[in-house]
Amino acid sequence: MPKIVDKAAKRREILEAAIATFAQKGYHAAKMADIAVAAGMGKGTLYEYFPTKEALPKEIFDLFFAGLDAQLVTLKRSELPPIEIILQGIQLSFADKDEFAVVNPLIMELLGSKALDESLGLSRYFEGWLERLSQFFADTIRAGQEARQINSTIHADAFARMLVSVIDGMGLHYCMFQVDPAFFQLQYQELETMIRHRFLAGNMP
Amino acid sequence: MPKIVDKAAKRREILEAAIATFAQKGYHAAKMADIAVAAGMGKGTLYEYFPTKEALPKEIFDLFFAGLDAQLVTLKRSELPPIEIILQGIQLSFADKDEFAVVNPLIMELLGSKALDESLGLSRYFEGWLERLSQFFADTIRAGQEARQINSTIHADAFARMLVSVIDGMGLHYCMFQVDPAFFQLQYQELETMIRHRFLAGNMP
Amino acid sequence: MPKIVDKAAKRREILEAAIATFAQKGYHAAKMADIAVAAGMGKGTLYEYFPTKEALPKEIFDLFFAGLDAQLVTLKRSELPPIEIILQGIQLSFADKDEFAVVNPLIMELLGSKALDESLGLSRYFEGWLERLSQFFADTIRAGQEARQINSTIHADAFARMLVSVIDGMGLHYCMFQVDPAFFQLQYQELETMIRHRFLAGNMP
Amino acid sequence: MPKIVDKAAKRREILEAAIATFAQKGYHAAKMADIAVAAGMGKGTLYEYFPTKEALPKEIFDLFFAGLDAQLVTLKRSELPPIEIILQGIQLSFADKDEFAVVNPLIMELLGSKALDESLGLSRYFEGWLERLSQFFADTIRAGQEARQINSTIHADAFARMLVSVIDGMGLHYCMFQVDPAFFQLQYQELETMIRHRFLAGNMP
DNA sequence: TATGAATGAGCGTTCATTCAT
DNA sequence: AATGAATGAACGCTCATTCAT
Repeated sequence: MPKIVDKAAKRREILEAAIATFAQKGYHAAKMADIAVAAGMGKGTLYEYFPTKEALPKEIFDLFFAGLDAQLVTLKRSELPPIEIILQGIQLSFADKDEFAVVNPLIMELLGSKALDESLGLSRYFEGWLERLSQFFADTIRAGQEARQINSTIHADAFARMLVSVIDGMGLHYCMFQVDPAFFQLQYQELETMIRHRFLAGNMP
Repeated sequence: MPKIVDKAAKRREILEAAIATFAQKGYHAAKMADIAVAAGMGKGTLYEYFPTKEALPKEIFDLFFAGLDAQLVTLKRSELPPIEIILQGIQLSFADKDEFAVVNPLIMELLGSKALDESLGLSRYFEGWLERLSQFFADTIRAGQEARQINSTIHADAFARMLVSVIDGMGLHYCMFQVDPAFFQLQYQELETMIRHRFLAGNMP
Repeated sequence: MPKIVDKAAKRREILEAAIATFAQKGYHAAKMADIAVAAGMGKGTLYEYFPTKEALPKEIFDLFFAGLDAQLVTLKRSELPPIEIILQGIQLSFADKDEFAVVNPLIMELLGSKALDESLGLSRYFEGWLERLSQFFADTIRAGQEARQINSTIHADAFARMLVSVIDGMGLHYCMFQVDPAFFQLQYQELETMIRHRFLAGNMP
Repeated sequence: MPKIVDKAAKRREILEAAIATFAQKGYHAAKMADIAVAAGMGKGTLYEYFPTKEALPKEIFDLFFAGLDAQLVTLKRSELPPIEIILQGIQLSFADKDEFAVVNPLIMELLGSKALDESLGLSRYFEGWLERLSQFFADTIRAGQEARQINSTIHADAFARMLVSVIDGMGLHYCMFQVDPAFFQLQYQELETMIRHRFLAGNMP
């Protein structure tokens, strides 16, 4: 009988090695040989589990965006007031900064490389996610406006989309440049305060 | 008698070809041959003006960040009230979205590629710029606070750094995903309104 | 207690799988994994019975040429007149066209691949067989000439060798290109008639 | 100004190196590096002239079959009596045995390798040629029969197709096994005599 | 000065073979 | 005995860079 192997576990090992290697060198500079070394296996073994180098980021993104979507679902079930839901949504985005810090530069590198973006369908992937998140924020804002908890002069769709860009920008800066976590916390506080002011403004005549 | 050539003009031509090609295909997928074709010259000629492929983005960034710094200087000379200076600073960042739209994905791709980031010193470059911009915003905020035009509970440094991330996030999204310019304008309006609210909040008792 | 296995049967199974796979894809394109699947066993098992991939065609040829030689022996025992012996020899070559159709392209592919030809000794193998067949034909012709049943102006050795090439050419074309069996039968008739004419020419003054 | 190169000449050089290398080692065993060495250039240069390894045999076959077709055209223009035309056609096939000796094993190897056969369209190529040659022989035979120079009991199409197989078989054997040219000449004589007998048989009652 | 033909180090990928189970 | 997971040598191909003209 042949060696018995937990194929799923091995996939995960390889994926982790790939993530680590991509994080360290970036996608283009990471050679399959590097990943194999990082995974503690022979080059050939990688190809038993993934058909090409491109399949690695593809799978990483699958998992990553699935995780984001799962969080969104959790959030949707929340019973909090609209303002708090939105703020929690933002915080959630910053919560797993570590994972984010690894995946995000990878996304950036591959989004920049048009050919890879295309072949991985990364843009559509990403845009889909942004769309869903925007939609969720916009719906929540509208709900808040109807409940007279959020300033009704706010353009829900535009504000929501702006918020998504804002979150992404901050997340990106956090993980691409070494921002001190404490300082980042301060930045978040300023963002939160600003948003609260805007949501409540005019509600207190 | 040697042919008389406007070296500087040729450098610019090459650089523009490089920018166009990088914009279209990304850095890694763009071959030197592609750039030569775009520039309407032979491959060898490129090497008369730039020693390596890497030298092209290096120079592109030199020009780009020099331009940003120049704008910053202009802004600094402005006699407007602090709030308006900041809003103008933001608007300025979005003004040349076209140039931005080309350079930014390039920056992202190369920041992701650690090896290139390193060898181009891109991170330090970028961080320097972010630092200067943050500093400028922070200084302006403090000036506004001293002049009692900006809410004094704002943490100037944190808010400024947050603002920089926000600007970058919005610019990035604008140029990486096809955002309708009119819709982007709405987003900007929401951002501006939110900032104004925050700056003025508590100043109008 | 070790499992009792019919080693010889298993060898045959593998060989048949190999033949089928080689026939379908050719030697170079056939992977050991394909053969294992065709044989309904694991890749490793193949190596219990055959030391290398090369050993498979080697054995196939062993069996094939042994079969041919056996037929030659049968033919030699025949008591028919020389002309009929030769014609039977030709027909025999075309009889098991199915086996032929599988083995022949394989032979061709490997003869073309000099390295494999060398290491399998295929050429010598083949030449040996051609030699024996030619010899047999030549001897039969000479016998016919002595018996005044075959035109004595025929150069027995040259004619015999020519005949062997002719048989091979027709067999090859039959199995490499889709020749309609009925049309092939017509071709054979023409060949037979031509040979008879030649053998008898001048014997009927 | 760049190096001035006779591109067509270089293509020919490469092709000749490829032919020589394929002849020596066969297609599969011949590495691009080997061909480069044989051509006295770097590996990369090969790819300036041919996009893939497969393109090499493709071009070799293009030239080879174009040559055969040209010979056929020449033959068609001939004013000789039908029998002589056919015999000349056969001789012509054997004339450039040297080129044949190189190309034929290559054809055999690639025809055997189903995948390559497919992607080179070799079979259709080959079958087309066989078809044209058969057709030509058949037409000539029919013309001979009408002119009462060729035995009218011959089935022109079947005989012609048989002849093509015969020619190919002899050519193949000549170049795959070291046949002494003088002995081959004798074989040809036997073939010619046999054909003449058949063509004339019954015409001389 | 300008060129593009030439180059070869380097990478992704394949697959015959091995060997732990 | 049987297996198939693991392996790495080997190969086709790319493309930044060089240099003869």
